Amino acid sequence: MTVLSLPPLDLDNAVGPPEDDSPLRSVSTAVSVLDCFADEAELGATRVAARLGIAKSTACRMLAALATGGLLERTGAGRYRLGLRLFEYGQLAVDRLMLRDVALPAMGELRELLRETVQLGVGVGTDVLYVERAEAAGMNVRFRSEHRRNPAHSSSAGRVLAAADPALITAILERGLQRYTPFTVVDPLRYRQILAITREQGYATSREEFEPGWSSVAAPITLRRGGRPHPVAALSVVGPTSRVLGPRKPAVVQGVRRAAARVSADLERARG
Amino acid sequence: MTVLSLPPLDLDNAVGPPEDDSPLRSVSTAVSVLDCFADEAELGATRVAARLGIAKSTACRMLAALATGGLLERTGAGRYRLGLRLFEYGQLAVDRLMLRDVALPAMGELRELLRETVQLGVGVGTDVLYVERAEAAGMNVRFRSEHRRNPAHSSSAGRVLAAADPALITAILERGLQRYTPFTVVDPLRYRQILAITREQGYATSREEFEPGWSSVAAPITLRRGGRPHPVAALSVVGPTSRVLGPRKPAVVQGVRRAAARVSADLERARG
DNA sequence: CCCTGCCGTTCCGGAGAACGGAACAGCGCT
DNA sequence: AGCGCTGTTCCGTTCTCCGGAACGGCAGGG
Repeated sequence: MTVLSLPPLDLDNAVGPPEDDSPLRSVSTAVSVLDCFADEAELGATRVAARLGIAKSTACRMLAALATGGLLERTGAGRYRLGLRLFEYGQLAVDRLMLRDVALPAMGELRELLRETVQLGVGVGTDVLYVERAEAAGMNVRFRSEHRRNPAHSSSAGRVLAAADPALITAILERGLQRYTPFTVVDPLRYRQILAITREQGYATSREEFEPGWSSVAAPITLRRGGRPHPVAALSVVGPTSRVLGPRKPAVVQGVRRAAARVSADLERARG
Repeated sequence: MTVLSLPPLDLDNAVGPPEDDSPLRSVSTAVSVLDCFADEAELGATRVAARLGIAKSTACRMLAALATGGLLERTGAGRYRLGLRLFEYGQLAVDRLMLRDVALPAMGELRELLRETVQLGVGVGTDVLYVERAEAAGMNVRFRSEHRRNPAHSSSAGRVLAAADPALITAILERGLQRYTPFTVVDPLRYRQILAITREQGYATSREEFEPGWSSVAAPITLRRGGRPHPVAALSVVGPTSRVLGPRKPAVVQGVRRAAARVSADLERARG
């Protein structure tokens, strides 16, 4: 059972016009309508229509249909928001990854060992989506939904995933290495270099490349597929730079690698 | 902003034929296709077509369209499963409820106080969906996705939600009081009686009515809407019957009520 | 080895549905 | 009251989507 997913979807967060090349146009536009709600919590028919370049009446029908399906909910007068049925489906989706259950104990122990936040990330397109997180004490307030997804090029988790996946590398480079901080690696050559080092070392780091002051260390969770191990997810430790890349760096690296190796072994044992 | 949702969708878990009465037929069938994946983790076109009573080709197109939209993922050869994009949307949906953030601290404290599992449930149709859960120590293995949703009539959380909502009561009774254990209340008169007591007391209990050996106590989280407080969610404590309905029952009841009242106040203060 | 089920996918024509535009209705504001 | 803004409904035309059948792979068994 494969765990890594590479749908050929364009992750333009600038919600584009309804995708055209696929069959089932109304279904495609329905998904585009859902996409509109990624940016804004509540929307009406007019705004949706304007964003997608469709008629207002069409948008209204779409919203109504999605609402009767439970994917959206009405909030009073003609405004809609994402429905709780999506929560249900989403939980089913990650539960069935069975990756989360296997990784949870190791994540808890790693958090106790290092006293830092531990994340479990999987690849979604050219992004990393964190499906589980064990927060360090006192971090309850940090990390909200806006930290649930990262561009792969600027995170350590994204690097261990990309290191063994040439197709993903080209996709990331095509998308462009956007700069988030002064430390973000934006030079393709340097990026490839870093991936080579990642391959060699078996782990990756990111030093304040996505958010100033915050760094991370990641190791791949692998699954034997057709002979050789293939990374399907990443375990990463994130915290203030001085705490994860300072004097404790060797301990952090060793801890992450061991935990990831353990999860890999458990996953291998439990795979169906 | 309303939090309780009452979409008129039929929650027949026997996935019915594609719903007909709504506009946008293909969108409706697409949602029905998603529903198929609530029961089974992986499906192919043939099974989906058989379940929904549609042509195989139609099912194939639906699956392909949903996959390009990211709501489904392909797993190898023509089989599909729920996609991680659903997880993302689902997280957004509950994050925006802002109920969860407000309730989380109180849930943690209540768990420490009682050393039992604390749940935050909202109404979805005639079911209760638990959007957050603070597990008692040593309970990590219990509660999986199959415990994320309960019929409202047999749970304490469902009772505090229904007690103040006549429309919900009739919907629950129309759906029928299904028996799960020898203790499940299945008599409509007795059920109404219990709801009356719930209204009077301000909390509800369920004694092994859904799963033998497990009972729960719930109190409503309310929000002032148009003058009088209206329950929008429920806080419940669940555990072995002897621990939550035995000698400690007064402490449990008091703890749940206080925590729910605190969440209500916080929600009132933070409501937009 | 070839054949035969089975599955997913593609092709095609007709029928029906969805689209867009315009008109209607409710609401807040000036 | 008038106006501008919403969301919703109605209608005719067009184009999309549906179902059936044919195609291509794959596996198992004769």
